[in-house]
Amino acid sequence: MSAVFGLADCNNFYASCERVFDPALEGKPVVCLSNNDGCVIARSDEAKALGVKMGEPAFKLRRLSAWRAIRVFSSNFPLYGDMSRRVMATLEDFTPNLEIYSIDEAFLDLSGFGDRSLSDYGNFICAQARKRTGIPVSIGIAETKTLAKIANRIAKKEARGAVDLTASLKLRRAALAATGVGDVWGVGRRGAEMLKSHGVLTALDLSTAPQAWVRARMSVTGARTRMELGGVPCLDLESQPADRKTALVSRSFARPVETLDDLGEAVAAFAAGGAEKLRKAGLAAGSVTVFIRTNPFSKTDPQHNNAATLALPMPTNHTAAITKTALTALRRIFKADRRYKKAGVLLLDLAPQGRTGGSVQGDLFAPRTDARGGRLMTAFDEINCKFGRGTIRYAAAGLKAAGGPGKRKNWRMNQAHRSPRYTTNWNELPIVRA
DNA sequence: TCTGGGGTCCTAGGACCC
DNA sequence: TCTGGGGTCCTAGGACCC
Repeated sequence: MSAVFGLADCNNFYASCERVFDPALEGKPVVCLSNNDGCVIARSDEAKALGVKMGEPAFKLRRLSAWRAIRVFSSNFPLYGDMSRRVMATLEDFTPNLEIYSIDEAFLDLSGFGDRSLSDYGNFICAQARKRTGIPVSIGIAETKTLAKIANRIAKKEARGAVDLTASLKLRRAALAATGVGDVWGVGRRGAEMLKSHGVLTALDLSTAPQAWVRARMSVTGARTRMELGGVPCLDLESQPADRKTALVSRSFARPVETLDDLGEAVAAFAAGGAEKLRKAGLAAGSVTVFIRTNPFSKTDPQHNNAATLALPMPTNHTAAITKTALTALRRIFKADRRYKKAGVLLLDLAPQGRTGGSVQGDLFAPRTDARGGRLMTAFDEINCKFGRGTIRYAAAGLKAAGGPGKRKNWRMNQAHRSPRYTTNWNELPIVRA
C-alpha cells in the first residue's frame, strides 16, 4: 500500500485569525504587519486583489489608491499561536498521524483511506476545521509531500477545499504542467533562475529532467524534489518534532542605534529572551553568537555587518551567564560611528538539559536498500554521474548513514589518486529501476 | 522617515588523529 | 603514469522554508 499525504494549510492565516475575532472584517481587505509594523506578512484575498504584495514595506501601502479601505493590523503572535493549536487539534481528529510543519500547515497521513473518496474526506476535514475554529483551510492530497504541496496550491488558486491528485496520472501531469518550477516546494529563487536558463520551466519539466543532471546542479535536496514530483516519496511524515538546534532572538530597531550602551541594552534583552526560550524547551546552549548590522537599505550610511561566537564555560540556560557572554561578544564586534539597524543573539549547540553531547561509534552502517525495498544510490553511482567512468584520478566518497545510536556516522572510501576530491553525502536517495 | 523573525540542511574544505 | 587510507569534527557560506 503506497503512502498518501495530505497537506492542510490555513488560508491567509494571520489575516483569518484577525477575522475570527472581528467578523465585521469579513469581505474587507485585511493586512497584518511584521514586528515594528515594518512590512506586510499576511494579506486577505481582498488585499491581494488590491495589489498588496507579500513583504512590502508598510509605508508603501499608503501609496495604494485604496489604502484607506485596508484594515491594517500589527502582528499578534500569541493569538496566532493559540489559533494554530486549535486548528491542529481539529486536524488530529481525522488522521492517525500528523506532522505540524509550521504555524499554519500540517501534513496528514491519509494512507489507507483509499476505500472512500479522498477528496470527499478532504473536503469534510476542511469543513470541520472551519466550523470548529473559524479558520478557512485547504487540503492538497497526493503520493508525496512535494506533490501534496502542489495540490494544495491548486486548491487555493481555485478556491476549492480539497484537491486530490492521486486519482489519475493524467491529473498529476496536468497539475505539474500548470505549476511553474519556481513554485515547487524546495526550489527557491536561485534554483528557479538556474532551471529556467536551461529551459526547465515547469514542475513537469523538472520531474522529467535527467536525475544525474539535477543531482549535480541542485545537490541531493534537488534530486529528492525531482523524485517526489515523479511520485516517489523521499520525505517521510515526521510526527515527532526534533529538538531544536538553534534559538534566535533578533529585532530590527525602529531607529538606528549608535552607542555601545544602547546596543548592549538591546543585546542583553535578547539574551534574556533566548535564555527563557531555552528553559521553556528544557534545552541548554553551549555557545552564543551575537550579530549586528547596519541598514542595508540605506544608500548613504556606511555599512557594517559583524558577528562573533563565544563558547559558554558550560552548557547553560541561565540568563546571567548567557547575557555576560553575549555582551563580551558584542564588545568585540562593535564599531563606533556606525548606525546599527538590527541585532540579535543566536544560541547554538543546544542540547537537552543535563546532556552535553559526545559521540557514539559502532558498527559500520551503510544501507543499500531503503525501507520500501528500493535500491539506494551509492556514492560510486554519484561519482560516475559526475565524472564518468575512467576519468577519475582521485575520489573520496563520503556516505552519511541514517544515524541512530551505535551507528557510525561516516563511511568514506578513497579510490585512485589526485584531486579533485569528491565528497558526497549519503542521504537515502531511492533509485527507481525501470 | 518608514523594509520581519526564526529556523533547517547541504557542501567544500581544513585540521587533526592513527 | 605514479599517488596512503581511513576516520572524526568543525566552519563558513549558500540556499531554502514559513
